Amino acid sequence: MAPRDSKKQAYHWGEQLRGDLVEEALRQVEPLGIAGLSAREVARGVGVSHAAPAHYFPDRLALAAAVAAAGFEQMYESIEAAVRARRKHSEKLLAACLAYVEFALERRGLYRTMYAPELAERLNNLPRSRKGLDDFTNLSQLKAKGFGVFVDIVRDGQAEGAFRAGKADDLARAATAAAHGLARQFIDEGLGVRIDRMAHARQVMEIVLDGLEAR
Amino acid sequence: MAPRDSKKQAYHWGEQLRGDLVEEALRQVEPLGIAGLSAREVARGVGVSHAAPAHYFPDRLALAAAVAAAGFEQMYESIEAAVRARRKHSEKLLAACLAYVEFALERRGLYRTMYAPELAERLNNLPRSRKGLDDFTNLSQLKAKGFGVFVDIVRDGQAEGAFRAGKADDLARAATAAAHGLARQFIDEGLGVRIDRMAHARQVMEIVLDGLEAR
DNA sequence: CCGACTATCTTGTCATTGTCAAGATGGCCA
DNA sequence: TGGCCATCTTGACAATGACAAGATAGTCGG
Repeated sequence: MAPRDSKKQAYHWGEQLRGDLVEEALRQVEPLGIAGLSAREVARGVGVSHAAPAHYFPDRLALAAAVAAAGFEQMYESIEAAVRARRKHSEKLLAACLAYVEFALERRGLYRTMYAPELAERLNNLPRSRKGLDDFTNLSQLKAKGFGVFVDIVRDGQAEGAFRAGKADDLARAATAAAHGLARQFIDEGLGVRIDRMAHARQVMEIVLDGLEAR
Repeated sequence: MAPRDSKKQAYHWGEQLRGDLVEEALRQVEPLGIAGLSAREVARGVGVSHAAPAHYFPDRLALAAAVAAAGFEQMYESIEAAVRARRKHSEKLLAACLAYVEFALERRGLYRTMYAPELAERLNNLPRSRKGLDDFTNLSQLKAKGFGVFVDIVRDGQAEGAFRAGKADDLARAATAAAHGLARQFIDEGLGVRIDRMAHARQVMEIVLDGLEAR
């Protein structure tokens, strides 16, 4: 890859290296996800020594967590943008779900990293106050924030009678579960390589969201 | 682990080793999935040399594929049993989805292996007629067979007016996508570690399946 | 009954990786 | 000016997947 800077200053770039590492890692997770991520390879891509990443990420998993966090932010923005473009509540919800699926399709490696089992298992079993823990807690917050978008749409819609009664969390969960499952079936099973996947996603999501409508 | 046999015969067990390797691998994939699977460790667990698995599985991925296939068979049987225990079509579908989720919760490592990105990527890019390819084609068939259960329920239900009109594939896809997504949210995000997850799953799935009912 | 063949498993090796420990470098502050 | 320290490098180690070559035992043809 391109050397880090034309001036070839070897080190002492400060915190910028951290960002560069994440940026390079964002490339390497495509398409396989965390399994395709090698700390050494990332270092090589950025042009630093193999142990340089250790200063910012105690673990390979910590680097993956930072990548995942960046992914959640990007996905969040995509969804937010899609939602803002609609007026009716049901359309907002559908748009959010489809944006979710579309993101997964376009960046399946990143998407896989965001939901990597390794990260989940570590989150369940966090070492107390180990350095670099921020990346993981950050991750949890971003996930919650993302789900919050769906809950808000549902709550607003319920207030105006657009959606059926019931705990907003459950309705939102139904929507995100379907979107998540659909996305994963697309990318983790060969589902629909031939057909237009987004069209298929729309049909299926409409069926699911039908169950959320008021009647 | 327990030595392979009390007689300690070192090798020449024939095809039985293959089964033993898969059996041992089924243990090792818990809880992490394919990432926790080491061919060498499996060989060690069975009591053979580190290169012995190579005779049955050209790849580490081929071993994982065999594990995944075994997983799909187990899950298929769980679902089938749950479906047989119900009479109404809508109850059959709900039971199938819940059995799906429950399987994922109880064997999350195996479940993760079944849908591992590495397997998906290889399936998309199969080397032509390489030895050990059977494990992968087998996998595809098992997946299709599993989805077929859902499609059949939907089709039968539609025939008797229990479900709404529409392509049976799409309705079944909506159900499985929700179940799949719910399962993954449970195991890949800390979702619901405290609450009773199966109860939550039932509530959410009822919302989704409501959208499939005839009205 | 003997010798060769073959499937089956073993031993040895190599490149790669994650992680740790120790050393070098250059800016910053007393 | 001189020392301190964050930052990066070099070096090392164990583990892994993959490959090559060798050993072992059952079998089969003569």
